[in-house]
Amino acid sequence: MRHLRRSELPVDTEELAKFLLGKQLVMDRFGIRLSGRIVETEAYLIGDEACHAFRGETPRNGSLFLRRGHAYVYFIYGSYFMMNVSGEAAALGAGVLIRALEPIQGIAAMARRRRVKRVADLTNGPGKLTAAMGIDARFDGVDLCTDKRLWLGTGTRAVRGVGSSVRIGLTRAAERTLRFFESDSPFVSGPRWLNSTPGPSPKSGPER
DNA sequence: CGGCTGATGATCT
DNA sequence: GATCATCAGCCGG
Repeated sequence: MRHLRRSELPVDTEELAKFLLGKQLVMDRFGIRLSGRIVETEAYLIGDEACHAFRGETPRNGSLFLRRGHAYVYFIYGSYFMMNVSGEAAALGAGVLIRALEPIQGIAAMARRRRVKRVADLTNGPGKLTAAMGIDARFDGVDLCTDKRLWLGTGTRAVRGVGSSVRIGLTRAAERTLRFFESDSPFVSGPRWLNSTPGPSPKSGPER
């Protein structure tokens, strides 16, 4: 596996959200490699009320305004870190939230950082995966295409199918279908009805 | 399984 | 002072 090159990343944030499925997020520290296959993402776009960059640049969200491929890591709900990949040209402000991973390497080390029993619960949520991999505010602004500790790696096997739904946990712009996930992955977050793909029927997108 | 709730602290108004 | 891109545990069916 090698680093993803910036030139490989789609220039459009929504395309990036889909592109990142099946790629790997890697943490190399203390001689140990933690890695996971990205199975769920959400796009936060230019002009999107739910995007942290919507109201302009502040000390907190500055990393969203770095050119695509940089980490935007922020702290929320008093306990959790969330990680995004910036998605546009410099100064624009958009990104992709990494919502779930399929643990690949360093599973024992990740389990040690998490107070949870089943491997399936290790990284199936945005706050869970950062805890499992030790991603915190120190990694805010890191260039994921060049960094030696935290980086994006090429995919291993192909993505079988991609499902989509509304984004999770939002109040503003809650109706937009900008969440993407590997349809048959058991490592995706959220309730099952959000994760089901209707299949080859007239409708597209989940019910409700 | 789905639904609800308390915890917890930075950020911005 | 309200809000928040969450989580784990608990409860009922």
